[in-house]
Amino acid sequence: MNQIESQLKDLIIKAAASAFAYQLTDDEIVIEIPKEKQYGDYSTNVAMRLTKALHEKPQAIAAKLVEELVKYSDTISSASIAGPGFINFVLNGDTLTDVLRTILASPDTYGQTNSGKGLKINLEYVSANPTGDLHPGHARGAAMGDSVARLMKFAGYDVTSEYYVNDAGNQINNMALSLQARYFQICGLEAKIPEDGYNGPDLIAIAQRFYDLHGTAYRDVVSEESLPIFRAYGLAAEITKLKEDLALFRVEYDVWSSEQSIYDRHMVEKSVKKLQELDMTYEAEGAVWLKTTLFGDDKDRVIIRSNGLYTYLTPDIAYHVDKFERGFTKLVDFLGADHHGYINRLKAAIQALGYDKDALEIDIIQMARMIKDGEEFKMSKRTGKAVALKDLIEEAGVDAVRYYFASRAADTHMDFDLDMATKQSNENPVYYAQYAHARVCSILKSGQGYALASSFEQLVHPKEIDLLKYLNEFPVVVSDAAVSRQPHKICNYIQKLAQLFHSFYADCKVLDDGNAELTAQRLALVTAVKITLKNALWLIGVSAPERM
RNA sequence: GUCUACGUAGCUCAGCUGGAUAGAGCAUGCGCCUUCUAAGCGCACGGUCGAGGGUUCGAGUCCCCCCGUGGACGCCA
Repeated sequence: MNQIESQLKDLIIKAAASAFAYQLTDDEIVIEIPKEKQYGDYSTNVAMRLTKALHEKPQAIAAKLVEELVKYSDTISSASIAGPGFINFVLNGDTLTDVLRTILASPDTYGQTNSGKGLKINLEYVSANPTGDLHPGHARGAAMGDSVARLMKFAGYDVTSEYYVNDAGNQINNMALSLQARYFQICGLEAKIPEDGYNGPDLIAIAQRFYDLHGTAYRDVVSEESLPIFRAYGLAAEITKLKEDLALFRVEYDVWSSEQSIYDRHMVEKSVKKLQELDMTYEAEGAVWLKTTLFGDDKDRVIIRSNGLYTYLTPDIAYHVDKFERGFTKLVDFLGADHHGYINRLKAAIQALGYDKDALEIDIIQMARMIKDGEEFKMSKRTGKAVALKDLIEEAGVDAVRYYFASRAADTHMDFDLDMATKQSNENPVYYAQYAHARVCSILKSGQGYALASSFEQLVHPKEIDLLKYLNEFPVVVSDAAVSRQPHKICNYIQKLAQLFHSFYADCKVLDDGNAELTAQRLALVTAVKITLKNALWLIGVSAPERM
């Protein structure tokens, strides 16, 4: 909630109380900036929303509210009725410029709110298997997840970001076998990558490092005996590489969780046992099934196969229990759309264990189709046919890639044109926003001799008013983006703020030798723009360059 | 076939719990640098919001049904 909106809401609540003896709440009032400037600085549709409760026509309600509202002339310079019953406000200058004092007083925290109320949240994203390089398809999840983590921290949540490493399943054996085969090949032996193995170039590099370390020491050892060595070595190498690539992408996790450690701590047996005690399981066809249909799943799911092994679901259930036991009140998972069918069974399992249905929220991130030479480029870790995230970053730059992925809502099917991305063209709007920041920096550098103003009565140009209003919006946008976990709202904000600044720049000269006071006031304004842009860019992991 | 998302300008996408004449970038066309960065500004062009019904003061937004696209439908992970 920004200062202006909460002020206006308070006034509307008071006005409704004295005009109708009706007690409004904050949630019932929507304040917005009208698209058309002729409708004033801010507007509300509250009169229309009250028609049912008050049994009067919206215009009549609006008229009575306005009668009350105009009394608060220290905030509102005018209030009027328009169209079907909107109330439009024009504000006093002071009301608008207060935001500059706020921003300049604590630059690093502008935009922070307490919307999250310290709620302890766990946010899991990417969690790709440690069996190959991250590719651009993972980049969307990484960009989304990291941005949402930053957003939630900014909005007052106590959020922990987490990567679940599947280091215990079948796929790790296949990775180890593939690595071993690569090693044998380097040793000059005939060796084939197993059918379910991994053909990626990363394993060749890891095998080479292994060879450099051990030479032919494992060349003549029986495969079964050396496999655990390759397994451990490969796993460590893959995980290190994951961390490095993500760090390169400016993605840092608070916690890396290991599936193996879930097993080692007997979390899996405990969870299964508890499910059995709660009578949530049954045996059939030699397997143990979980009654997920009790909680809306299409069919019951196997948790212990007839060969005695667990399915993927089982340790994952235990892992989520582990998260709850670490004290999180809410778990959020970001999954790719290809895991969509997994949502119901996992949520069902959580409920079977007695947790609240809403304690686990799973957001689906639609897949990004990779386009190369105008055609879809199918990628697969198994065949090794893929572009590594690392290569993409090197060619296109972290800023462009992160902005691109952050700027689209998670539920849109998007195309990622590899050719365009690597061209580093101006088609990516990130440069527009960064340029605005660089321009402000340039002004500030040239205007070093001036002090910033502390009163702002001369900021009355329409372009200045637009900027002031929009600066006021930032905390609302952050809060909204955090609660809805939609970082693209920050991108929209950045784009608009940059546009307002560029437009202001064209019309208003900041450094004016003939008017020191106006210069000082405008310097304060552009400093506030710089701070806000920088904070907004930080939220989506994009740098704010001083010059371009 | 079933489930689940999506379909908005030539292209990529916004559109805040239903609100005023549906927006932006790119592309296209025309203007603007002796003045703080032209990676910029201004103007123009561009739409049956996939089709059809319904709900109400009001629907791109909610409901139903078609059409199209992606994804998922394992005792794989």
